[in-house]
Amino acid sequence: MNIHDIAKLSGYSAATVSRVINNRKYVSDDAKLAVQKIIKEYDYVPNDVARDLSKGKTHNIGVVMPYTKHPYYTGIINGVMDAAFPAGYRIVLLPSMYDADVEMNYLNRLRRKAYDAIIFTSHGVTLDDLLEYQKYGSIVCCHDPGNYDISAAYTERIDSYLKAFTWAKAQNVKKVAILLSRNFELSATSQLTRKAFIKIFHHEPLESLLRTDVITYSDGYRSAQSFYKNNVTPDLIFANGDDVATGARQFYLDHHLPIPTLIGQENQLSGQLLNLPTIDHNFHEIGRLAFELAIGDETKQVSVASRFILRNQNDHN
Amino acid sequence: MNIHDIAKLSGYSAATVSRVINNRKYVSDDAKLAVQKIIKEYDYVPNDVARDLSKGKTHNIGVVMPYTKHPYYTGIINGVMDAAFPAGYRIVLLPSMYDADVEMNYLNRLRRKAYDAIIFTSHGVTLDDLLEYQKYGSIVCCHDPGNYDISAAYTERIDSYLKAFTWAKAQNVKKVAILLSRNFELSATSQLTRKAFIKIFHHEPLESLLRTDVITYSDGYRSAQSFYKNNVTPDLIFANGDDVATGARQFYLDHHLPIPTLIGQENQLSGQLLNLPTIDHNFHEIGRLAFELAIGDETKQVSVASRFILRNQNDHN
DNA sequence: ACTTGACCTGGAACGCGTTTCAGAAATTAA
DNA sequence: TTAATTTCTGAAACGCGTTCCAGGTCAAGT
Repeated sequence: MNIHDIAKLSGYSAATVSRVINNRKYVSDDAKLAVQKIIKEYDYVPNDVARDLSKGKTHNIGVVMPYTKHPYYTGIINGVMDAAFPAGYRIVLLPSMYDADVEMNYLNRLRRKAYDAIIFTSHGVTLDDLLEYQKYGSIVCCHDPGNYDISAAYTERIDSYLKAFTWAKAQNVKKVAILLSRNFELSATSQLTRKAFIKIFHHEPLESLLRTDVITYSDGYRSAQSFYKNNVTPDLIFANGDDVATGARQFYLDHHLPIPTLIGQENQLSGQLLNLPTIDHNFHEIGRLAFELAIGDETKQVSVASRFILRNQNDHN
Repeated sequence: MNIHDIAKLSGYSAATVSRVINNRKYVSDDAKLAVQKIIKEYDYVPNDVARDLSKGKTHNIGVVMPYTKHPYYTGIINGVMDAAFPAGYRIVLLPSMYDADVEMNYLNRLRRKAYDAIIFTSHGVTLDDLLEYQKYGSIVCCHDPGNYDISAAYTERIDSYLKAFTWAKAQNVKKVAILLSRNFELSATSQLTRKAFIKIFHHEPLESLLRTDVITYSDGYRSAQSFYKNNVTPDLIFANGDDVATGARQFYLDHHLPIPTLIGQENQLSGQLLNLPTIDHNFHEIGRLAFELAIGDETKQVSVASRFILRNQNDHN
């Protein structure tokens, strides 16, 4: 049962049926009634895929996310979803594990018109790749693209990083551990953390106090464990998430060791519970903005400042 | 640039080009080479939407989720995603807020071939509706569908509920508060909680100790607050999530009141941190199974038992 | 030598809705 | 009463890839 069948049955043409369905002007009441009657009688619904094909638009937005459990990505996705839903767009989840081939495949799906736009919460492919594929559809990334002409919605982190390290320095900490998702070469965010650190502490982060590929509570725990095994005892752990910081804390607790000062990120529940200082990067808002850019047609960059939230980890309960 | 253009340029027909692209048999080496040359030269990629249209398949699975932040839904979605990704399927997020109209719209999109299948992590529409729409595509729900012939992947909860309440009773608690997402009429899961409660305590849950629409940490906090305002002091709070239990706990803590015994659910980080007894419903596995059912063609039900995890909330740190 | 079957290839139909364009009919304006 | 609009309507083309079927070639089997 397709639009042509309905046309035949109602005695009008497919064009007229289409007009009725999309209730457009230039249809007589007679025609409208007759067509609606047949549509109802045969319980006809138009085929979305065919519609997408002829309109050249799918109302699908792909969201590439390296990891599925990381609060960064899920936070952004919630923001995207909350904006996309009322606008009649749906979001398609595209896990990538930072695999450039997989991400390339998604970019090609953009070319193939499977999505109207793609939002990269983070990416393994290069900015040059993104630039190159921009001609096939709207592409938005979620970090500062520098001087690349690529749409981006991102968090302006430097101020809160500086604030956090400044506060840390005032606590008179010496040995600062830094836990990151990705290393300095791969991640602009990590690079930013490094820069802020250097600005405040006037030296490079110590290799021995650096850990990458840290994402979860367990990773935090393991990081602390590895510090312990290597006989390094940080007096501050700057973690990339409250859950991570909490995991590290747990290691020291379990082994009856003094707990270093902790700074988390993402303003997660664990941080609230333990009253850890944290940095809120406003991911929900970033998601919202990324969506707006995705459906808009200008290439532009928007940013939101993140916020250092000072709490005292010693007076939690 | 479409397949017909490539056909013309290569001197072969669209049919042959299609065969080359999908590398099927019955294409001469000459033809293959000539076509591939043109494809490369013009950097042609086929249009996915057109392909979907003619194949009648999108490789998209819709996942309906009432709330976007609830661990139940996100857990299932992660399971679906982890299974869908290697199988070449993508998942489309469909938020519903339990709105039957919205969900109906999604079901109609299934009819319209926008998705190959829909997984309802939970639903506001009736099982009769699902039954009715099954003829338009695979539909999977995530709770026990009773004697409805609908595919389902769900958690068998009754045993662990009984275990939890049995343990609770052994703690000699009298006033049991129950925090739920949805009320008994609306939710089969809530109903199950009620049944288990009655079986162990031999009476209906007390109205005054019942709260619904409780989902987050803050909701848990507010629930405890409302008990306090109404002068009811539960000695056990059976929450629908560890975060919720944690929220309730926080209220008592903040007001220097004795903390009731807590039982959480979902085995969340907060519960681990505070060493709360919890019930793990294996949502990840449910998601995986739901996906298998979604792409399979038989209608069947599979279940996984949930697990009561006993921990002692008093010896946390 | 003759049948059989595997191998190639392309025209045309199919999946299905939208849109353009041209022509006809009915109003309104002048 | 013309001229100029506006309203309807449908045929056909379009978006684009897939597949069926018919027709032809060529090597293997008897």
